[in-house]
Amino acid sequence: MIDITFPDGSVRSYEKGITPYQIAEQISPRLAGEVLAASFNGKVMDLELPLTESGQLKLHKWEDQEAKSTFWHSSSHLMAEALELLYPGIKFGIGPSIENGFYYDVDLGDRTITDSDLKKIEDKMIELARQKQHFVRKEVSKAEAMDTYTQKGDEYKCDLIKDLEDGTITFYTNGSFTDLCRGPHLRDTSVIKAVKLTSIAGAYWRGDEHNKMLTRIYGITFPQKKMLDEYMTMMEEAKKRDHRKIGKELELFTFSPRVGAGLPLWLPKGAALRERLEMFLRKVQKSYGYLPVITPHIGQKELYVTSGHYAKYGADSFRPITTPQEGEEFLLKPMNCPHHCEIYRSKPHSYKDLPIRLAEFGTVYRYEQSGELHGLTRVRGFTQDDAHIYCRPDQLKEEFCKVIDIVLYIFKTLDFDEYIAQVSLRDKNDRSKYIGTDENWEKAEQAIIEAAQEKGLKTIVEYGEAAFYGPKLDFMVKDAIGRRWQLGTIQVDYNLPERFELEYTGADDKKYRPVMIHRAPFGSMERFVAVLIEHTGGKFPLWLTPEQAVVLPISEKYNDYAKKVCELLNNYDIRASVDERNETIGKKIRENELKRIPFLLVVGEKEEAGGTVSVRRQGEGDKGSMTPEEFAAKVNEEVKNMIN
RNA sequence: GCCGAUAUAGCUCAGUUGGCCAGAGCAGCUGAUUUGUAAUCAGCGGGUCGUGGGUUCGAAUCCCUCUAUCGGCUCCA
Repeated sequence: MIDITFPDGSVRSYEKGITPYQIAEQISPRLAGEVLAASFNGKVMDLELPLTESGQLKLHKWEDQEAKSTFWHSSSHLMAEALELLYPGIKFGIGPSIENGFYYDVDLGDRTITDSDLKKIEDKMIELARQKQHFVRKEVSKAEAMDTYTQKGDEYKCDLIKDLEDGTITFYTNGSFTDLCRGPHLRDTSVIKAVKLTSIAGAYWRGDEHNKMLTRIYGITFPQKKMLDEYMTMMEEAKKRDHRKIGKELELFTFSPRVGAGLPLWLPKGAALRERLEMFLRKVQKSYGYLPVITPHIGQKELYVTSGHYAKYGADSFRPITTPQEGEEFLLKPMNCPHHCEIYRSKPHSYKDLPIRLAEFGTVYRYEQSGELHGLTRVRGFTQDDAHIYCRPDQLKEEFCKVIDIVLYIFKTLDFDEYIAQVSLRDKNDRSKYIGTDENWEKAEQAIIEAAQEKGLKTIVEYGEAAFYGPKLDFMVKDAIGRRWQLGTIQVDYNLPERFELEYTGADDKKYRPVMIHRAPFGSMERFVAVLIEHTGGKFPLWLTPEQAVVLPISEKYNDYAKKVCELLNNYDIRASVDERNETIGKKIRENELKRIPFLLVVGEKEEAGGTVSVRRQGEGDKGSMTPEEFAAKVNEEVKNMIN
């Protein structure tokens, strides 16, 4: 007998060799019908694998992420089976579950498939799912596994098997399809009721651009048709929040092919929004002792040779600008740090001066490959809310923590509550990508880990994500459809101070090297605004929005009164305008509601006579009337509460 | 850069298998109306059908080039 502990703490004894599915059946037939996967001692497993020892068991229904990932992983096998039947002879790469659904990478040989083929594949999947195919697990030796796929002529699977350890290899078979797979899987395919293949894309084998590009087919499945419909509706709703769409609608920014791809043009309203964000951060930074500086948009090539950026990125950057006579070479500034280092060098520093915090909203230009450009989130010209802190080693942790405070304050003020703090460290194996000594790297990595701990940040660690000169703490936020973007970043750097030979004089009159922190709480103004748009759906917080109120005269007869009200509001620092157009009040309301202006102030005969405005809040309707002064006080009070 | 797709008026979109001057709604302009909480009515103007080639008696429609955009991959100082 074995003792099984359930999540509620209860313990029951079962025959050794019982499966999680049998346990579910014993608890209730209903549970057995709904259970999709199980975790034993924290590890997800097949429902029909015998339990041979005592331990903790959790049975997963659809609501659990473990159930979903098992469901989707099995769905990818189902799709693979459909593909193999429809396109005999194709080869398979990998087919995992992902955050929302699954994909499978396949080598179609000479064939291509297009969106119009997806329906056919979906239909085949449904047909196969209905056959209630069991997922059968089989342990195989490495030689046997290799043999199977050598015979099949699938070099991708052979490539995978090569790296596996003998004795740990399993195959799973559903219907006519057998796959090299660690599992776990569903019991059978019958629970897969709704299938949607969402897109076709290219993906390099093993994520290496030197390898062959395979065809990746993305899909998502559900245990109920209704869930798929809900998912599709949700995705469509999310697409309405796309910053590119809202940016156009609200006239925030635009692109011109004549100016160039990836070079955003900020329209007046977008510029107003961005400027307010900038003012907000400037104020915060001032209180933290930052010193604003300004540096030019180009710098001599030598500057970047010194920093190491030229060796690392020179070949993949915009080409140098040369002078006509002397043949000097300049680069468009791709980052601000070298310039700031030269500012630090412009005079000698005492240990008493540190930390020195140089801040600049610095516009930089980077050559991004054409396929990588994406709205405002990935552009070729952008402005970093950059700053570099030069401090003594003993000040490092405190300074780092203060930067975390700034980032968290900003996220809190803007209601970004679902961020991921990612500690980005060096690649564990390949160290050739980085400059500097191991000793300095270890110090820097340690500083970040400690500071994050001290601030109680919940972090995830990613290896290979560090900058080439140092590790980072990155703050990632999702966009409307769940893509993750890096916004804030804080980096510890022992290397550039060395390369630029930065120094300060210590109390003992000896020369020491400062440590440098690179940081940008927004990341870039462009990307931050993009994510802000997607989070708010264009309904910006009152303190930030370009237009806070618009006065709507009932007819042209009341335009003069409306202008008087508007002027008064402007005097109270409220960003208001008058909709003077000769349109019906209904139309003016509709259009200004769609522009997401927080307050609409209707004025007509009544209001003019009583010296009031009739207040309507965006999305909430009529709020009654008050004097413009009362309204102004209310707005200003609300704004004050938001940014303090 | 790579894989796949898309590109028609300022915006959102129609345009059957290639066939007369390329359409609609919104926006714009003009006029009427002077409006009470999500679209007042009428008239008018506006398009090298992304670019450059080609096939054809004839191309928005078929083929190729390039550019931009979209979904991914790779990259992201």
